[in-house]
Amino acid sequence: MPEGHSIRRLADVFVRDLAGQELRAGSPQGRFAEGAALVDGTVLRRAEAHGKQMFLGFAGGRWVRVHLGLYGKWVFGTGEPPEPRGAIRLRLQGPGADGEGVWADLRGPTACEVVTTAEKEAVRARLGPDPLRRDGDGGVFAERVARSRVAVGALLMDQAVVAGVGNVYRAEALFRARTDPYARGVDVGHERALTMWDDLVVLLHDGVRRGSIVTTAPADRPEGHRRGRVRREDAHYVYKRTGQPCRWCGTPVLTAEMVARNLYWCPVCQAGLPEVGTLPPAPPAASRRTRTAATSRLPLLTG
DNA sequence: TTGGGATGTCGAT
DNA sequence: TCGACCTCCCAAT
Repeated sequence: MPEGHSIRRLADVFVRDLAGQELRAGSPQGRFAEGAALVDGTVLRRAEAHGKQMFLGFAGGRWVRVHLGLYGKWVFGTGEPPEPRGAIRLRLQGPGADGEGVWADLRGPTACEVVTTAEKEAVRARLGPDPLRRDGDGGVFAERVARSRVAVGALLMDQAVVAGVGNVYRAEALFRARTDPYARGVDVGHERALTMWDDLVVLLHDGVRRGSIVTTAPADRPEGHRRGRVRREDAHYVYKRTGQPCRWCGTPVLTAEMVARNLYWCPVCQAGLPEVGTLPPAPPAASRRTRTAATSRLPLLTG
């Protein structure tokens, strides 16, 4: 799932397996032939992720900017790369750490282009803070939310407000914050937004670690499935759970379109805004039906 | 086996 | 506002 956590993992793979090597670059499909020629034969210096954008930094000051979009994909391998099958926009090949060869194939991206450092920074300047980056500033996020009359469910999808959040994290972060997706940013306010940011930092880092999005606390998963691998059907509170009972209150989960994407939420648990000050970014880990909002706490994502 | 939807932009109209 | 991207997964047949 290419939300921010996936892109960070991909950048990490490039750093680990291809950085420091002189790479061959080509476009078997042909659509990126000119761009590939610009970096062909140069050393990959770094790989950087900001939100859903990835930048591969080559010697000579050139960057390859890649945005996977909905179904773009990188495939990695060692040894000789296979005969190109289908549309491979970009193929990178290097000697690999042991000289056996390492390769990376890019398919179906929304964006793939060679840019200068200045152009790369211009792209980054248009993005909001990234909860996965050390330079990600939750204050900037909170400021942008608190100044806006747009619905918070739309703001979370706006990459100029927060970079790296997609449709899954949007739905799940709103649920964990017990926040009505239709509440205006100005009504959510700075303090609640900061708490939501802190939860996004936790969720996205957990996503990087796992390689998938899991937002439920173990106590909110069915008995017998609270330890070990998290099943797909237990991973989320509301995302793609239309009509199924809310894990807290049993009310059927609703869906509606917001910013041209399907939004999922519990109309009872997310009926308004949580009290400021007592706000946990998350549901109680257990016995929620007998607890009040003020005594709930951050769910642990382990297990 | 077929078909529709999706984790997301991006550019043309 | 709509199609492109042209992949993957799952449900329906």
